[in-house]
Amino acid sequence: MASSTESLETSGNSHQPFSFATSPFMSSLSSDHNDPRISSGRAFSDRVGERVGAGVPKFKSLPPPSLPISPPAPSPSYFAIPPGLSPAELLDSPVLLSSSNLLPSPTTGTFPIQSFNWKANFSNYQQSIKEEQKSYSNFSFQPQPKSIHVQSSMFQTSSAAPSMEEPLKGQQQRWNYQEPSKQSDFSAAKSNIKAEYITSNLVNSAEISNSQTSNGFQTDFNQVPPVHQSYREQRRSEDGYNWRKYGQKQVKGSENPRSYYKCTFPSCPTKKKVERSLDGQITEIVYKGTHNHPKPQSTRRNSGSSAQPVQAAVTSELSDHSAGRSLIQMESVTTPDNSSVSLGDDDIDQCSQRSKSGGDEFDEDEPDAKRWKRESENEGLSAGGSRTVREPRVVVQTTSDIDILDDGYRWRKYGQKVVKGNPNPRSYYKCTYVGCPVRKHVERASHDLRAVITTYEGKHNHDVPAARGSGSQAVNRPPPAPAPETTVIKPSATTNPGYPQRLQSSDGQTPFTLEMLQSPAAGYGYGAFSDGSYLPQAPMDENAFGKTKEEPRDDLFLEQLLC
DNA sequence: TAAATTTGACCGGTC
DNA sequence: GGACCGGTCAAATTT
Repeated sequence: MASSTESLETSGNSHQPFSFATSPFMSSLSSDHNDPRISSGRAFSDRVGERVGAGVPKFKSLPPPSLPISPPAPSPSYFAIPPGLSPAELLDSPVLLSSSNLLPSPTTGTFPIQSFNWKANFSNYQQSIKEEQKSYSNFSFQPQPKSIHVQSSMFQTSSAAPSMEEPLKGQQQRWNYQEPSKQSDFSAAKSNIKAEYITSNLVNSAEISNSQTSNGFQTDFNQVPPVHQSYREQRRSEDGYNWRKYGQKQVKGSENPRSYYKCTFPSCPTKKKVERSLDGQITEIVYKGTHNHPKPQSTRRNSGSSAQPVQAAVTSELSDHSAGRSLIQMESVTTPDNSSVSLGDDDIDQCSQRSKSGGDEFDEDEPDAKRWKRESENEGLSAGGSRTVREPRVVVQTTSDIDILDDGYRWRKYGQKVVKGNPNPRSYYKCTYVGCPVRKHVERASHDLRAVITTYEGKHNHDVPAARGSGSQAVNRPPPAPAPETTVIKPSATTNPGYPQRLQSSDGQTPFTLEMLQSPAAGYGYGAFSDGSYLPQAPMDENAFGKTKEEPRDDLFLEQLLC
């Protein structure tokens, strides 16, 4: 559900430690699948998949070559690049997956090109399997002599197989911030990736043991029973966390079923949805929310690999459609040994905003599939506790006669629905300005028909339209500003949704908020917001305060720190 | 028998 | 206003 009200319920997220330690190294690079700036539209994770595929047993190298992530995932994958490195440089870097830079597997010595010819190299494959098994069994081929300390997360493998996430994260950490010994670290990372990748592949292969029959290959592969067992265990927690499946659905436009998982850790809000192709391969993973706990210890991964960091990181770039810019939500969960770093969206945003000249245009026709990202953006904000809050604001305003559309902007109604818990219909409106992403829905409170609950989503990217009728309504409205996504409606229409002012209803009464309604003990805490609006997730959040009125300065502050 | 998974129903958002 | 869609719930089923 993308309703803003739901996003208000996510305040239970933990506040992860915040540090600027790594942020100066970050600039973001969106690799939306439509973004030509990223390797011609191919996700980094895909490229990793190809690269890593070098050491993967050939049985996994069934076409398409970009395994294990079958077709390019519709959802974007993201990563950030350190300053001083251009995307092009990164793409040519050893850690990326240019075929020209393919390295032999540390365990098999095979090159990825072989993976595209598994049939011809099947005997080699069998040999490789054995060696890979040996390597995996004790996890001893860790080239890096030093332990890995997590500094940050740098990219998301939204389309990557889960088992790739961890090693990839480790990898990205390294080439994120580390200085000199990049090359060796890359190699080390590659080894880790490989190990995990193999595991992943075997898991998938095991899972599809009955479905993959082409080329008579499956029969041979199934003759590796020890592998099956160990990987079946991994299946439970491919990314180190424990998940409970709570739903599965066939989504339109895809023949692949989508599974919905929740993190089983108590009160952890994290969810993920996984799409698998018919042959069992994961085609897409989308994470939502942030783990509020360390990654569970896993005995499986500990064997013979003390240096293996039990760390998980998910970086998801979230389209801040309202601002036409990208955000990066970062999550880093480590074992208690490691430092835990969580950077909020804005931490990156400030830099990424500049790095992305022109910014990403908001997709007006945001598919539902992206809603999770949008929602997780909101959740991430509150969870991090270290960033300004962008949640849509809900304002409950009491008035006897409010023209709910008269806020100076022009709206087109596109829907109406009676939602549960409120017999009054909820109107859905879009701003009619071309390209403007702002939406709002309005409903009257069930408890008091005079109370109008308006929820804005997005931020106007244009000035207030010329006044209608009397031509006086646009007067005194400031131009659009990089202000909160949501704002409030005033009867007097003097509030600019893009630049909230202190709200005052027509009768001079300061509007009350949901919180006020629901928790009188909370007091009229709207003082936290200069505009009197209600920011449900963190009503007293200092960042929220800054966002409403001091945002420009707040952003500047972050910008100075981060860039 | 408890835990995990499956699956149909329900709900909110959008067209 | 109704249909459609994706996400979630929760009872039933399986492990």
